[in-house]
Amino acid sequence: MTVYDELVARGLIAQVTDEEEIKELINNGKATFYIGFDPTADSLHVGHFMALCLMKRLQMAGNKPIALIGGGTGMIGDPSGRTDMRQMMTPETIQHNCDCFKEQMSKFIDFSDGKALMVNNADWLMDLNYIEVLREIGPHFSVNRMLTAECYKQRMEKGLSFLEFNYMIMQSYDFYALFQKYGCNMQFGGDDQWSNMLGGTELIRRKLGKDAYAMTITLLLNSEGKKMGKTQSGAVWLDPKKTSPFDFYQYWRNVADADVLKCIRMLTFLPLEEIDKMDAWEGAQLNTAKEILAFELTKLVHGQEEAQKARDAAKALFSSGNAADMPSVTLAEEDFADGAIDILSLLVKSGLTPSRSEARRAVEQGGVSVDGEKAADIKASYAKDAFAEGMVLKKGKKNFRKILV
RNA sequence: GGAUGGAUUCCCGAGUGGCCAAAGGGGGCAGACUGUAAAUCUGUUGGCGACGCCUUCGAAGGUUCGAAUCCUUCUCCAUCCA
Repeated sequence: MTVYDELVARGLIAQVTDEEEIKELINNGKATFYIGFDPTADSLHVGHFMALCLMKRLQMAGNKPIALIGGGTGMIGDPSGRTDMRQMMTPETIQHNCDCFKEQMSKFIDFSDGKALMVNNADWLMDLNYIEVLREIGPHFSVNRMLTAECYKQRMEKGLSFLEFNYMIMQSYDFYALFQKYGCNMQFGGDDQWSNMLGGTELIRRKLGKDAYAMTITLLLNSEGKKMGKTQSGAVWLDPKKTSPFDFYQYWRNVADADVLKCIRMLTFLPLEEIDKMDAWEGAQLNTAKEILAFELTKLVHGQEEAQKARDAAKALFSSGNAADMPSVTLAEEDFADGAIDILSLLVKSGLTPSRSEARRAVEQGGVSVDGEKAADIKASYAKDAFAEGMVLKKGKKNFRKILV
């Protein structure tokens, strides 16, 4: 099976500019392609992970990836898919984020011996001269055309600043620059990037009279049409310090039935035949598929060992309510008053509830248990030696914390 | 630059002098059911030393016994005209 066919079979491809040409290039390892990453945070998240996987797949097929970090475009902010203005970031923050990205990416992609490149578009964007750009690039963009792009349409209602309007031009310029510098002939990106990417291929055609190609990756949406990898408290990060391997595992363990197979197909490297077999699974059997999904992804991101730990901890927790390896919190001496601590403080200190009021509600509604015993009294208090063995505090069905002294 | 409309709690959105910690919906959290799923039903959803107290309706002042609500100035946003 060719790489291209595999990408199609996994449902990763959303739109392409020229299918035949792209097939020819990537199946034969002739593509030098780039994917851009905007440094909006100090860690990559699940959305980036898809792009990294794609890079890896194509690299294995002999193509050369360029990871472009948007140190320059980050100064502007991509309006695509947003309903409000991005918060402006300081150059220092952007630089810091770029550094973090670099480190994380090198875990996934092989950058040795020039097999892949990492570049920062700040290197060429920051030095651009306004008048020059206007004269060189300006004539090739039609404002009328730009305004019809889907990504701007939505923003026309809420308001779109000139600053953000320029994002497409910057991104197009990136492609143009990479094409000339590194012979980069293809760009990949999220499906929301489609119009920005077309801008690039057109600029190359108009300025240089050459062909370049673009392909978008299907956005990973759940069955409710929302982007996956987002939780109430924010994104699911790849950095273990921001999202622990256990939480990462649990996120995938808990996806909806309707989404499991899609995720396995798109995100894991399991052979397609194996995945096709799972397609027949239904009902409670899907639970096994979720375990596989969670394990495979945790393994890819955090390594075999962490994945096993997360799986064992989850299994133990949900069957016996105790596990050697679960998120834990160590109490300090000053957390105790007269050698004891009350249940509400305990919930707050452990991070299970953000305030005492919420802790109170959780207890009153019967949602809290201590070492498997339901905590019924909001005035309950625990002496220091109760924690000698470590106490298992549980809020709701899925939130566990081991409390140590 | 001019005219008009607007800014309310996590989000949408009611409220136009006391009965307002502020309707309703969404989302979140918890309970029941279950498969660590979905759907459904129930409770809950600013904070705290909790039948009370404190902070919150874009910002700052003012009127009043009392302001999300009235007045003044300011900031931001949208629409139309230039």
